[in-house]
Amino acid sequence: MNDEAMDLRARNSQATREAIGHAALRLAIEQGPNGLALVRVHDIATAAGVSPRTYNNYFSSRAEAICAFQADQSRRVGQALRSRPADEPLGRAVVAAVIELYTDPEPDKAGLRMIMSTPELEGEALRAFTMAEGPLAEAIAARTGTDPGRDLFPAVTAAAVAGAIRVAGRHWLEPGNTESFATTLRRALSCVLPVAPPEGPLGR
Amino acid sequence: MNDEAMDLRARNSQATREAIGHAALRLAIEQGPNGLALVRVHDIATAAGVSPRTYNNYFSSRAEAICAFQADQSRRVGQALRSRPADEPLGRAVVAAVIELYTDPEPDKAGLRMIMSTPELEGEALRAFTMAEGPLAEAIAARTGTDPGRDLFPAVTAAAVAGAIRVAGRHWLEPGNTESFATTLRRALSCVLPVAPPEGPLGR
DNA sequence: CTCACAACTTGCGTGTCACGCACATAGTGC
DNA sequence: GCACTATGTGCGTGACACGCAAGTTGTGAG
Repeated sequence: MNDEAMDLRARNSQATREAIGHAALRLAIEQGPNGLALVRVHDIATAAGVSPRTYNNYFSSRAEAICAFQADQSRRVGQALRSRPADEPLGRAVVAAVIELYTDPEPDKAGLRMIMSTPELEGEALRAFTMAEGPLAEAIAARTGTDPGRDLFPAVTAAAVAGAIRVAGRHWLEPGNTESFATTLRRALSCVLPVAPPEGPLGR
Repeated sequence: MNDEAMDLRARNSQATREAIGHAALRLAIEQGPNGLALVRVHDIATAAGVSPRTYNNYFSSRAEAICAFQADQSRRVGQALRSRPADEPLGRAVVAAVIELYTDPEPDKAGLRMIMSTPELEGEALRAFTMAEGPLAEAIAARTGTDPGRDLFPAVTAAAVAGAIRVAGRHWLEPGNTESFATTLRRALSCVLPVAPPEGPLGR
């Protein structure tokens, strides 16, 4: 998982992937939600220091490149939950994992706003957030000892959590909102998780 | 809302829109999830009896056309909830509304499978399901008397419900599953809603 | 009933894009 | 050091989204 754990090839791949994604997002932000069509593939590739053809080896659409950071973030959610102590109640563990993952650095507001308020990016942004569901569901199933093939609880809960994160992001971006993202996230998650306030051993 | 309530123009528009969407979905199903690239715009337009340029006036991508039926379905969810008796508890009302809307005719398995198991359609399919959230959130807010601007509950619950519907669909499509969609839906929704079982005034 | 206006459809032209293919280059393991 | 494989790149090919400017059809006022 660490950069050190991969060979040179993998690290180079990862680096160019991130370079392209970063360049794509930066250019998109520069043009704003309405000028997305002006962000040409050629520009992204040039800004990332690769050929347009190479850009296309990593991403098959601009939207995918621009939303790559969010997708990567989502992929880490399962891992974050697994790293919580096993005796922690599910609700508490999920909240803690999500908060930690999504507020380690406070998210980049411009980037989030870009991918969440640009119609042409909506589908890809949803994909990015939804990528959290699979790993999350597995982690929840592992923690609760349920069979994901029969019981819908893990998958539904994962979807609900992903949805809550999304709603929290949207709300946090609204103008005139001064809350920290952590607070918004907590409020949103408390709507779908049987989580007790700080005190109380409420399992499930 | 009824066909009769619109003038000729609107009804023609609606008709061609549905014709294009229907043709797109049908052709996509014929080619299967792996042959989506073989479904050309020209074919869709021809099958729907319009020019390729007209197809493009209604939809700006094949994915959008193929998923149109699901998007239309999602737009009705808010209305379905509003038509439930006002004294019904929220959970019961949502479940009843969703069940009624999504099982009036049992959904077309081939269509659902197409849009839910084709990677290139994933983003658009998510968009289609997510379209339920806005109206649903408003209807929930109206029913619970909460202010959607401050309270996250309506939006989060709407997202959770939409997610549950999606998960239910995925599970229902799994091979070897003989459950009715209504049953699967009920099971999924019960994971995110404080709803009593179908029979008996049994709390939780 | 007629006529002017608005909405819709259509053909054409343009710029962009995704991707297959073939070749050059760099990393890897024996 | 040497094959071998993965990756970067240039080029060519279809396909597509969309602007524009007719042509066509529905709508409402006089």
